[in-house]
Amino acid sequence: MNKDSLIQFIQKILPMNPSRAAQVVEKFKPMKIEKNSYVLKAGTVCNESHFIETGIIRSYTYDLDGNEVTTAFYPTNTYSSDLLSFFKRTPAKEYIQAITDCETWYITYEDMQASFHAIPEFREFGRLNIVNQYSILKERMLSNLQETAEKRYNDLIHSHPEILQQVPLKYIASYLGIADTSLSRIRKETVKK
Amino acid sequence: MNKDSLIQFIQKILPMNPSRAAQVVEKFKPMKIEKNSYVLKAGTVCNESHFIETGIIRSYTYDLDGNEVTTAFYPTNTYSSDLLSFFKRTPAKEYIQAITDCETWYITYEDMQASFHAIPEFREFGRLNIVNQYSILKERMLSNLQETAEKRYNDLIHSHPEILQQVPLKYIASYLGIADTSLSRIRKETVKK
DNA sequence: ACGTGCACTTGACATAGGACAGGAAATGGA
DNA sequence: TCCATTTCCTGTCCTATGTCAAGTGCACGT
Repeated sequence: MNKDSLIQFIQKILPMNPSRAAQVVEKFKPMKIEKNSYVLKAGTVCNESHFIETGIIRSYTYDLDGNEVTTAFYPTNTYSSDLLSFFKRTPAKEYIQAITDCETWYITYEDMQASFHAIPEFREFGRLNIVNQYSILKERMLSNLQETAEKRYNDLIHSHPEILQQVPLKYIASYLGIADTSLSRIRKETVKK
Repeated sequence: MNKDSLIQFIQKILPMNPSRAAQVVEKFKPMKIEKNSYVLKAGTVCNESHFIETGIIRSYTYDLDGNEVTTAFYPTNTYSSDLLSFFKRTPAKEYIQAITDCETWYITYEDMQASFHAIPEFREFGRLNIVNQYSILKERMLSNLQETAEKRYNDLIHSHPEILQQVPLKYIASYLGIADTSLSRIRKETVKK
């Protein structure tokens, strides 16, 4: 396991010369995470930020009635952490859990701050990365308003077919904001068409 | 009208020495915005980022059924723009509209990029500002899941009483994700208590 | 290969919340 | 000042979704 895909991910967000990139990824360390185990638990402060080399991770929390609600999926080659808790140093309100066995590259808050300080390119990467995360969140908020659950389901499995393969439908349903029975009915309708 | 409150806002997010702060705010220009007029219309690219000196601004879009949905309120002393459109240079999906007469300090995308390049402190301010915006969005998403409309209504008017004074209830209702008739019923219940 | 437990589907039923419409009160323009 | 418009409240009705429960099929461990 080497850092190539992490370097590619960073280069895609902010192109830089290879030696700089090597410097940026220097503090990232490998981690193996077993299926169903936790990267972060609600109530604790998120202290690591993970780039997912293989596997799928999700974050979830509980709604008013105590139902589990999946707030995000993090497939392979994405960046996963509770940014709110990580940067604000406040207790997380979400759980982050591996859906499959995962391998990640992670960096601690302290190392990230040090690297922010030492490497201007890392700072700029950090800024662009947050803009991206903000965009994803905002797009999701808007699509929740502006698209039907059916369209959002189709968009999701189109853009990330691996999620459909590896994630229980109940997680997908709660991510879409509907009951698993409703998703079941949507799938039934979709097959008809 | 001087830039004191803008400088205070910036100093609060990232303290810096006064001459630096002066440099940071240099490119901000004043604008007066009439009640009900638009700062940004959906379909166009957001090219200005506003700090609100006086007045209240809101952003809104339309849901599936064509209903107006208020996506955010920007009271006095906050920072308002469609960050998604502004940074990604994509057409906005939202309208940004003055609820009252407003005075703002704004900076264009080009000037901001130039200042990002020239002033390291501005870059860092930009990064912290996005973290804040991300946090606000995420907190809002979570409170939509985890709190009743009644609690969210009370939280809103507690933290920003001026909104209740100056904003039509129907905007507040759509911001809370409920019909204006439902908000009316909530208010009725609240009075009883 | 047997049993236990998930994952998923489906039907019957209940209900929270929205749509709609009517009316009172407040606001604003001429 | 008066009329038009908008805001807000409230009653009735209705429907989209969720809840619950039952049943099938599959995967996994022993």
